[in-house]
Amino acid sequence: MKKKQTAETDKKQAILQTTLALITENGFHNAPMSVIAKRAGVAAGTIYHHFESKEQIINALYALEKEKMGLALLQKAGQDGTYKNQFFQFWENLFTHFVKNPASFLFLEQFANSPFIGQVTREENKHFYLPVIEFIGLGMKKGFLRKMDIELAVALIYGNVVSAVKLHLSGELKMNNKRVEQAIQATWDAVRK
Amino acid sequence: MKKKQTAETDKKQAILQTTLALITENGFHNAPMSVIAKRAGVAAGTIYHHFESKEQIINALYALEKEKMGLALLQKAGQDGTYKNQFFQFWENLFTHFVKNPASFLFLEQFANSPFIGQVTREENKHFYLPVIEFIGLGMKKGFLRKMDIELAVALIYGNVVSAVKLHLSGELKMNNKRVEQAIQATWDAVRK
Amino acid sequence: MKKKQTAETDKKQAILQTTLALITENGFHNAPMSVIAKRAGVAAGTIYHHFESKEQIINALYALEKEKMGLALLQKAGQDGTYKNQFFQFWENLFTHFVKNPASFLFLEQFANSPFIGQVTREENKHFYLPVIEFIGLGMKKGFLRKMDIELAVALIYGNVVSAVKLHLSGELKMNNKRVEQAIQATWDAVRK
Amino acid sequence: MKKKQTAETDKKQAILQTTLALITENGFHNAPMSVIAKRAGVAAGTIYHHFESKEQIINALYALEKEKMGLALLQKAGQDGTYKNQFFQFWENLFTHFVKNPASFLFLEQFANSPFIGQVTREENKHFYLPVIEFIGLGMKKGFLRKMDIELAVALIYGNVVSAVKLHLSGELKMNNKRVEQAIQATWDAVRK
DNA sequence: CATGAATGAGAGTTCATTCAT
DNA sequence: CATGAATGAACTCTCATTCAT
Repeated sequence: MKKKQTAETDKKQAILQTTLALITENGFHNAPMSVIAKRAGVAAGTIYHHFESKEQIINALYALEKEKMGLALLQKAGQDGTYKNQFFQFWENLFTHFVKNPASFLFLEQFANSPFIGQVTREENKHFYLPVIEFIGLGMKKGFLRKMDIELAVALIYGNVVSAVKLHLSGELKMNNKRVEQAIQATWDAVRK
Repeated sequence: MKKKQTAETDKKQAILQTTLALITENGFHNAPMSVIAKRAGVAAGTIYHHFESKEQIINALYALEKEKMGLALLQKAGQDGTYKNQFFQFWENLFTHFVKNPASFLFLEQFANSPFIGQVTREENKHFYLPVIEFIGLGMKKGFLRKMDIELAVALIYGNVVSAVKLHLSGELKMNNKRVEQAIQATWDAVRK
Repeated sequence: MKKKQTAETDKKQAILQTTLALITENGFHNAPMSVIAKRAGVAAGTIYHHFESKEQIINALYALEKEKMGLALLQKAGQDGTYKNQFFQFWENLFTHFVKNPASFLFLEQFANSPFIGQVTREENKHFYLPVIEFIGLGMKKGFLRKMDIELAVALIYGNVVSAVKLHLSGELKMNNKRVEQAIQATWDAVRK
Repeated sequence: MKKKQTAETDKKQAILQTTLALITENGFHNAPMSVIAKRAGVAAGTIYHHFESKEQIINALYALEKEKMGLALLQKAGQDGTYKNQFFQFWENLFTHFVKNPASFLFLEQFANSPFIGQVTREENKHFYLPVIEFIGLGMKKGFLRKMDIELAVALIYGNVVSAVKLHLSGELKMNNKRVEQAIQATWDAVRK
């Protein structure tokens, strides 16, 4: 009973995590179902009990990683602290999450830049962005941030985090505390009043 | 013969541009050689007289588009004008180039985020970044820009351009003159002293 | 227990009828066990408590439908009536049975024309044909029918019924009473003295 | 040039004939592409240069065999000879064609009784039946045949030929000249005035 | 007896690459 | 250099069957 349910969950998770790892290592192609099956420790056919198709695995993975990212982002984000401090906290939350989960980051970037992504997935973006959009909107209303389209502000901020993560993960420039501080400060100066 | 050479160049260009278009439309996969051949108006085997493999086409395409981008970036960048004006000019050059050549932009982003890219291509990056790196370094030495690792500054600036282009091309937020101005100003405030 | 046995019979019947329906709709392929199970309202494994294999289901179905056909054929076939009238009655019995049970007809035709059928099933044919063969043999002996090999006579007669049913079920020519009458008469004229 | 064209035709023909043989031997399933390729002496991929899909091979085969059948049927069918003689000739033409080409016969029967066949293929039937329909219609107008729907007459006649061929090919009753004569006579009596 | 998740061989199809012309 | 038919390994996905529960 319990065991069975756990086993089922385990296999589904194994398939998802194996797919994530393979795509991160080799790209969307070079992640054939046969290899996913082998590395996940299941038979090829078993995958199709949990997912309808390869595309569905990838979409499920996208939703999962987006959710994880959303949760990580909002950590330690109580009402306490100044607006600026909260801004710094959010930035660092996201950065830390990606640095600690490089596969997740690389997958999301690959997905975002592939012509897979359509209107459908954009909706999920909206769902995730909601608290952030609110936070940015609030900052503008209260006069902490300069007035511009929220989409633009979000894109610039998120883009800076992404840039910093890429720099770090690619090995081009390891982001120590000082550099992270500089990057956050730069982002803040870019949008603050 | 001049004619023959031109024909050869034409075919090579046709193959490259067709590949660019197909990858942009359908992603790295769904750009099979057979379709490239058909759309480029050449036989399948002919491609292999001009390129050793499919990977080589993509690499050649990457070099080509990086070069075009470099040339566009440095346009109208004489010594005249203040440092800030030149900064603004560079930013806009890059933005305009990408908006006018969306296929080029989408290809470069896809390429950059695929695990294809290795050490080899990083070298070419350096070659392209050289004038920019000099310009940024100069800004720091002269006190226009705050001191930080040049790689970080470049990543933040380039990242902002990319964010703005994506916003525009995806249709999420069309970048009119005012918004472009806001974006450049934000980037400038992020790195200026 | 009576109840249990009924339940068992129900499941067996459900499996058989579902298989019949699926094969008729989609052909021998596109009638996968998983779909049979789902539509019959049983688990995949349950089927294997009632049948050894998929082939066995089909063979059981063949025997079942042949039996039903045999029973329908001999209806209202008392000794009363002239030989010719009985002949007409048999023809119409068969025709009506097939028109009322199109799935049965289509299945039998598909089965008969597939290389599945071997010597084994031919034996069952003999068992079913027996009363008919007797009737035809009697007709020849009594001088109602012309002398020819009984197998040939049976084949021609049965073939005519099949032709009429196909015409009707395919929609090419709906068989009203007049047309049925013409078809029977034609068959009769083909074999009568 | 000539050689190339011949080779192309040869491969296409080899694929068609191998498919015909395999389907006849094993049924529509159990004729996998891999086996077709092997037995036809070509690579798996080569098949797809000549046909878009497996279904297309089967459709092409159907059209081909229908055409052959049509040609065989009309042989030796000059205006000379009485109507009855021509009728006998046509019957025998068809019978002989099928007996000499059992694979063709078995394939056509399998195809006709599979749910593959749709409206599309019915059109081709019409195209083939045209001369026959004319001939039957003429016989009715001239008073040689009894009046009934032409579709019915054609179905009964064709059905009788099919019955005789099946009897012969299945081994149930080898059709010698005498039996063929009896079968034709029976068909004639079924529809003649 | 019933279940249904798991199996894995094999299905149809694709595609980068080759080579005789 | 150009051609495009041919290749065959590799791909995604299916399905009859099994077995632990």
